[in-house]
Amino acid sequence: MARYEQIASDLRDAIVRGDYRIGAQLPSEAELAARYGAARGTVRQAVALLAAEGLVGSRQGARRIVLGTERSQSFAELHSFAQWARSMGYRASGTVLSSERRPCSPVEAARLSLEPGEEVLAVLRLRRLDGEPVLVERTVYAGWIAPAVERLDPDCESVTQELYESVGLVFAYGEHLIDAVAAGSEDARLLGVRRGSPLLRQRRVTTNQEGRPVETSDDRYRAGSVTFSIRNSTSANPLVRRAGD
Amino acid sequence: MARYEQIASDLRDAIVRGDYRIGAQLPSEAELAARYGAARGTVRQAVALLAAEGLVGSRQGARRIVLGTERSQSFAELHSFAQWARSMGYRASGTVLSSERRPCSPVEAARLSLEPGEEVLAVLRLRRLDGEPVLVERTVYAGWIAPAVERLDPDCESVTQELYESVGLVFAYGEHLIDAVAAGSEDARLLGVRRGSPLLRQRRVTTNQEGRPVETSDDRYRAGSVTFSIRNSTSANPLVRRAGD
DNA sequence: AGCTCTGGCTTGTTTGTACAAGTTCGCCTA
DNA sequence: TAGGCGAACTTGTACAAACAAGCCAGAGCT
Repeated sequence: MARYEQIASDLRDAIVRGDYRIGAQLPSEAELAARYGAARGTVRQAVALLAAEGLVGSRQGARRIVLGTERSQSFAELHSFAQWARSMGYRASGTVLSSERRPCSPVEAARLSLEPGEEVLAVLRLRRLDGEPVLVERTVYAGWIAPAVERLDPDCESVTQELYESVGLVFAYGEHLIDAVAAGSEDARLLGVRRGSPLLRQRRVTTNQEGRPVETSDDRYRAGSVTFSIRNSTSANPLVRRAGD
Repeated sequence: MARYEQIASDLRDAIVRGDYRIGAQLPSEAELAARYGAARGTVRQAVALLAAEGLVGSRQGARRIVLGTERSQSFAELHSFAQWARSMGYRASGTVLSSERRPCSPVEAARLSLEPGEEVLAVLRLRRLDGEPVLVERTVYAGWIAPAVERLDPDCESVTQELYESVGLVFAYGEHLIDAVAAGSEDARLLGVRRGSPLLRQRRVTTNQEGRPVETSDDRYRAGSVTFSIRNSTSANPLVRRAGD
């Protein structure tokens, strides 16, 4: 772990622990540098990390202030349902309902940077939290990763983790589109809700470290089961609105 | 504008223009430093900015790669419906349907860091895109900003901009919770949809530069009208899932 | 009392240097 | 030809120094 990550971690712990309340001032960079025996640049990297997490804010000339005291999760916890669930103290389970190879559609070809008609693997999964079905996942994997996905246990808990362990695949970047849709008949049946009831939809494309697309997915959460949360600031703003579809 | 912002802007333009395709490699830091006549540290700040926007990704040892070519918008465009709409080429309008001062609820007190029972201003607005109603906004303003809000034109297009111009208020930090809910009877009537139909809900708390909470809001978008989009990576991840409510 | 202004403090930007760590690709060998 | 090895390249981390720009409180003035 890098020095600046250690410092960030230490400060984050202090904030989460309540040493610094919301609205309180953090020590100055010079003071932190002296305390940790590090250069000011290193301290700046540390607080930049906290700022990116939305824990602290800053303005030129004034001390940094604490904006929040909740720890935000890692990329893995956003991407992987199972890892997120575990970190929140839930028991996640899931079942593969269907899995088939087929030629990709033009839309999928564009999303996954494939040639039109290239073979992909389409998987339908139902995910549960503490036994309750909360998520219908319709995932399309690029052909080159399909064999590894097919080797997975149908009841495999964390696909992300299994793929990392079996073939070293790392999900590194993702683009996510979030909106609300009405439950279709299949959604309704699987999630145990009425047809037309509101679902939170997350469509995503994920790529590996090299920027090669791995999978695209349409995930639908039962209303009330899951909420997405983001913090933003004038300096860091990842979430944007988009016109419908 | 700082040097690193100029460089970032120049690179972003090149990416958006298509000089670098998705998956292509960016020049090395040393090369960029030479090209712009800047130190490597400055170039690193520039590309860090692009990485935060999700345009480029990087791994130690390998050239940076282009992940996307779409420009993501600024904080203001996430926060301000009107500014976002304008940047997307839509015509935004809105109407204040009701506005009343009242003591705050315990929940509101906690969100806005107020004393229980302190006075707040509750405003109900209907927002339209190109004349079509798409958003019901139920906003609660902290008492100290209420007078400035009440002075606004009821049909005021951009509240954010007006408040900045009239009292210099800047919305600097925000926390947003996104989920799906069924339309209530009031929502349904205002948006022209059936009761129970899916809406995309965004609840937020916004604070000014000093970390002082300004407003909290419950915004409900008609399904299909607006989609939230975020890019994330292993290094930068602002969006997280949360258990329901 | 209320106001202005200034000096010290704090964060923002930039440059330069050095080394660590991971990737890539060509060369050499088995 | 296939695989291993290593050199060159590229990004990551850390330190040091200097100046710019904005904030704030206290001194001094009206």
